Amino acid sequence: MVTMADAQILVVDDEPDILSVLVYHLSREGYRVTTAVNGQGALTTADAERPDLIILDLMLPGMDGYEVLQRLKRADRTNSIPVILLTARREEEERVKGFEVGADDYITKPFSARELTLRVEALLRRAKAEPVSVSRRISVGPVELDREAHRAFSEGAEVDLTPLEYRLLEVLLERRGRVQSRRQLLQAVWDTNAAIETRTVDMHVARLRTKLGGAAPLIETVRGIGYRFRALDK
Amino acid sequence: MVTMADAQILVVDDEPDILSVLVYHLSREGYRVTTAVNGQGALTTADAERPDLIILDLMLPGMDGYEVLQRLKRADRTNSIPVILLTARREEEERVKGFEVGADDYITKPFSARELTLRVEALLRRAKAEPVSVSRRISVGPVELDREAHRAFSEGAEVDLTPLEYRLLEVLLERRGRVQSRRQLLQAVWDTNAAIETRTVDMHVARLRTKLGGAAPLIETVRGIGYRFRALDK
DNA sequence: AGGAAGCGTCACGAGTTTGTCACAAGTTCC
DNA sequence: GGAACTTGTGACAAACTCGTGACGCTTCCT
Repeated sequence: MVTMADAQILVVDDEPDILSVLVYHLSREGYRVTTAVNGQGALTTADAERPDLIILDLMLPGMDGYEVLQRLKRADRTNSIPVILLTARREEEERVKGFEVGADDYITKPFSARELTLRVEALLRRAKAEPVSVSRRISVGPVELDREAHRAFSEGAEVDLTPLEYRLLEVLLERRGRVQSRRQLLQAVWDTNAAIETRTVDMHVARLRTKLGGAAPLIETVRGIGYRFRALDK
Repeated sequence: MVTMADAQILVVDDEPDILSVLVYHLSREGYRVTTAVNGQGALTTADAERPDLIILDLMLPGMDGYEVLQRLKRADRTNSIPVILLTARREEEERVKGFEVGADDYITKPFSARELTLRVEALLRRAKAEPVSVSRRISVGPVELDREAHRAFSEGAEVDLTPLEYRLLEVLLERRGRVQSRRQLLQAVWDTNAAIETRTVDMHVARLRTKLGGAAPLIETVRGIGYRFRALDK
């Protein structure tokens, strides 16, 4: 079993038993492990230590897991730290909610050591494979973004975008190929948990589509879920 | 005969004779065996010890086998612990009811030691082969699911699925090789215990079949029980 | 063989989701 | 202060989804 060299993992759980089991297994696999027993501590530690991965129990005293997750994702716009949710039961609703808020994976208690390490590795591997590219330019298919100049191009020609449209496009490009729920987009584009109708996202997607033009629909609708930028890479 | 290393099995039966026969055979095969003589004990032990497999007699004093099974499956939504039912006669009705509630296999008394160990091994092998994974991609035979992109493929070509069809396929793939009763599918796909005719499941299975195409029937009908995705693995 | 039950498929209508328009409120810039 | 622009929302039509009844075929049982 290959361990990602030297990765640091933050484990957040208020139950000592579970916490120690997690720490034990992860340490044995060679990871550096930090712990937190509540939401506040989790946020502080995440901020201070920049771990490579966070394992987060949904049931926490005080600030609950979802809120921690939301704040994490908000404070860390690049989405660079993957989060695995830990939950008591596989409630479909919880799973959906978790992914909506930006979880990367999901483990149901009780879990086996094998299951745990498999997922941890999978996420670390993926994170490594996609270094958070804050590159100057993003280009996907006919669309191009120059972040330094803050300009967008479609088929070579410059497209005049409003600030909001620009950010929406940026987010979609960064996560190209992956469905983004309306809620996810709202969170990523409209900083705060703005009290905004999810339908508004549709409006802006529509505007973006028109401005980007092109025959093929670059921004695809995934009915019942959200939107996805076509992943015709470079 | 290869034994799954170190697996733990919980045997639930109130008849001392049968219990000891079971314990004897299983121990001889190298399994760790725990026992319970009634429903309440079974649930407690299952919860505390997390066995890898449960062998459950249907005839129990007090809480009967079905109820134990139901509670087990309810407490453990991942379906991670396989259950073999033990019953006196091969009543068709019992068999159906057992599968409906989520049993994974079925042994009729009297049984041979060989039959017992064969089934135990089969189930343990399968459980090991499918760590309950929320992996990014599932691929079974010609069918593939990309959960991040929320796309489905059959023989390489993308298949356009409705949200419901997608979830149905997802569930069938996750539990590939295992029969799923209509009721189980309803519960897994239609979040709530929606008041929906079980026949409706047939309709959607039919639609899925058409969309997935292919010569071989990927989704098999198990008459009187439900459906099963063929387990032609990787 | 005959009947019953299970299953596959068709067609249709109610309900939901999405694209688009129009417009008002807010902002920016001169 | 006013014009141009941005952005959120309600409204509505079009597209799509999905549950159900109906009907005929197959399978099973006696």
